[in-house]
Amino acid sequence: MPELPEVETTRRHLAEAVTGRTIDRVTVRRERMVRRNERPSDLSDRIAGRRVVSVGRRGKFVLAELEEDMWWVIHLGMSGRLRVVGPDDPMDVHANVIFDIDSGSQVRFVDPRTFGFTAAWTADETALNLARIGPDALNDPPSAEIVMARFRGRRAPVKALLLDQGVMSGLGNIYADEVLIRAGIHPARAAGSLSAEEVSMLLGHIGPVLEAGIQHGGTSLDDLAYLLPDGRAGEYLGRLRVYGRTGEPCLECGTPIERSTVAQRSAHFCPRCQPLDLATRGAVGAEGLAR
DNA sequence: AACGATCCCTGTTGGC
DNA sequence: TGCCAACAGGGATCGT
Repeated sequence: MPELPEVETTRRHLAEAVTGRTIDRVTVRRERMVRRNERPSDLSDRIAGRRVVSVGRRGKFVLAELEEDMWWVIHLGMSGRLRVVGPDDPMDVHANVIFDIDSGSQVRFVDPRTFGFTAAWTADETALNLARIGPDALNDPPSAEIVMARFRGRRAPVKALLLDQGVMSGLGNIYADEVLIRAGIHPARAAGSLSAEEVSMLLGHIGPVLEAGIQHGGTSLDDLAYLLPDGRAGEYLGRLRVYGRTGEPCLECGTPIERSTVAQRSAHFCPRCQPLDLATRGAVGAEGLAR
């Protein structure tokens, strides 16, 4: 599913296709995909005919700046992806929103599960809508001091706070697990129980993991829809140390990777490299205890 | 305020 | 073999 590396890969492809170009036409085939605009038709009304100045990103949001105080915003959600194709390309079943570019190519927002969305916001609306999104985990990571302050006193599992886009934005379920194994920290550890040293180590692994993800074009899981906009599969899958490797040996110590539920999400970890001291375990729901 | 639970949605999967 | 419930998860929202 798209997390920061997948969104960044998508951003780069989109930038290539639309920077300096004008969006001629917007076709909304599923209105649910347009959100946080007053009405679905606002998307076309606000975007069509405008030129794209630049394509940026914050966390998992793609933010394209258009002329005349307008931002074209895309969030891929869980199963969303962009396809950049020629107009004669066979239409995708789940191409929910289609953007015709003056270059002749089409940008298609394909999203079977429709957890993603797209919108057109003014700068003020964008600021409002992103007010609770924290700094980008890769380009603007918060300092250890800031993160320590956010963790202090919190009984929630550290993984829950890594997934909290308000602390920093970009990590999702896969990369959160991948950062935690590298830091040797159990996902269910209470965030407030981490030492300053552990927080520093944790933060130190975030950049390199995300960079490696981008380097390999992101992670394409067998059963999920994420593909690069040119149709290629991301190849970070083969470099995952814990995610999706339940029962397989830890690459560090050989202990079978375990899986449990933490913060209502699957969590993968090595019980030996990421010990969970009962005294430091975070809040665990009934679901977590049952497993 | 903090945190857990639930919902949205649909392609895939696993169990019977 | 075939059917169907369970599952996957980012984020909003609601209840405690």
